[in-house]
Amino acid sequence: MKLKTDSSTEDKIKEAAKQVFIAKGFSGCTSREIAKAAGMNVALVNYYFRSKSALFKIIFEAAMGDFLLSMLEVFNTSLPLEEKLRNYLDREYQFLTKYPEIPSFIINEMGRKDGANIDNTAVFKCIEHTGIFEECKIEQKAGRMREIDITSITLLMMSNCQFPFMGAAVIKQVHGISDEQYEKQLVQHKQIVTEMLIGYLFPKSQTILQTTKK
Amino acid sequence: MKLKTDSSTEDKIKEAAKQVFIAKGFSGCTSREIAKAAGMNVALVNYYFRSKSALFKIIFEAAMGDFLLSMLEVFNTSLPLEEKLRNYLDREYQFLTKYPEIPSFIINEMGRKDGANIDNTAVFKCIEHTGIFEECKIEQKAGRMREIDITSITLLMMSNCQFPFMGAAVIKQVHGISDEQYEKQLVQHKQIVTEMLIGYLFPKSQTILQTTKK
DNA sequence: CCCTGTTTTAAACGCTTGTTTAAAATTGCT
DNA sequence: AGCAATTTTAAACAAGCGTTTAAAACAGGG
Repeated sequence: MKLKTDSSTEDKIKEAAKQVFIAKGFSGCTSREIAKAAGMNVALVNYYFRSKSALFKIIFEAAMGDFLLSMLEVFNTSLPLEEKLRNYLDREYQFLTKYPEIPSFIINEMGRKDGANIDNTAVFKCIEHTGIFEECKIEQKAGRMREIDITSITLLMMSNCQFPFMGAAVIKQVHGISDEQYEKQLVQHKQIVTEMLIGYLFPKSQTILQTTKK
Repeated sequence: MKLKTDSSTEDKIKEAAKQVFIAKGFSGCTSREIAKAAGMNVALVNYYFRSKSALFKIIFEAAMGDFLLSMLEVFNTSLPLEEKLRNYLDREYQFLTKYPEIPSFIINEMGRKDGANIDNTAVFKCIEHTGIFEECKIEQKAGRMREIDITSITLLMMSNCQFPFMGAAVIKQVHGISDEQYEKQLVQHKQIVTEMLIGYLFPKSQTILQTTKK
């Protein structure tokens, strides 16, 4: 009896599934397509992973993990908040340059309306667990950060990181630019976003805080 | 012979198809599902629209049209640029509150990797045709607008409008808030986004322009 | 009231889907 | 080498897919 096989087969399937699922979504691809991408039989996919759904769950949760990892690493440092956010923006653009399809993948599959939804409440708990939200509130009370809702801070950060990658195809068509041009554009855009967000969230000097709080 | 029928059948199918396609995507639903949603036979769907793909094309292009309409209406006015952008943000949040799934729908289906892609170059040409991009360049040359790339301006506007709707499910889970709470959040967020973007793009007083231009 | 064209239906088409089966190939061990 | 467990294969399964067919139901004008 073999206890620990080469495992390259199982891994090859996982690797292929990751590529195919992320590129086309759960309902946009077939089991046979994944098998072919891994260079093997359909039955093997179900031999190692019980079903298409079971395999998908593994891939999806791994993607979520990857996505959260860099975020958590930044938030768990002991730098001042402004530096943390700067680092977050930097790391996020780095990550998304490498895996530009992951946000679309996560958002689409989370919003899938076919009853086969995966529960992620536990996954997101660990963001709150870093204490980043509390840190924001402290800085806000101290008058060093603009007093806007924490949810809006999250929205500002995520919008300006993720959309440029999710909506790449649209933007490229609107402005008629090539893939290479857009890649350069994103490098520039990261700087703009950082400058704008940090400037807005941490207004130096006499700027009025509490602008939108009632 | 009947020249102009009630037409309610054709319209009912289109209405049902719109709902189903936008909610689940092209590959996420079936012809029979659309037929059932419209309360009729599968064959009828293909009697009025030749195929699932043909029906999809109609729905997709209508969604694109709806999406662009409010944008064009704003851009074709003769208000000063800053007012135009304020109006754009307002109208866009209004539109997206009503049809929150359209951006995801457009972005996903545009990026679909199965060779059945719809060409939209013509559609996007009409944005450029409003002269909004030229107007930005004029304002930049006159020193009234921050000198950043036009593509980045588009990115900033679209990111902060569309992501809050596309990523709603994620944000709600991260902060554990309800649908109603999030709806209120979005009203507040629109104000924040407007203030931040206008403040950044049209820096009053002594602020240094040309910050990221080399 | 039948006749012509249109709209709707039920049933079938061939094909692909996810999944299972059972036999073949491979492996590790003694 | 021989045996038992594991891995891989080809083939089949029912179910569902998009699409087509042919007949039924319906409409209005003579």
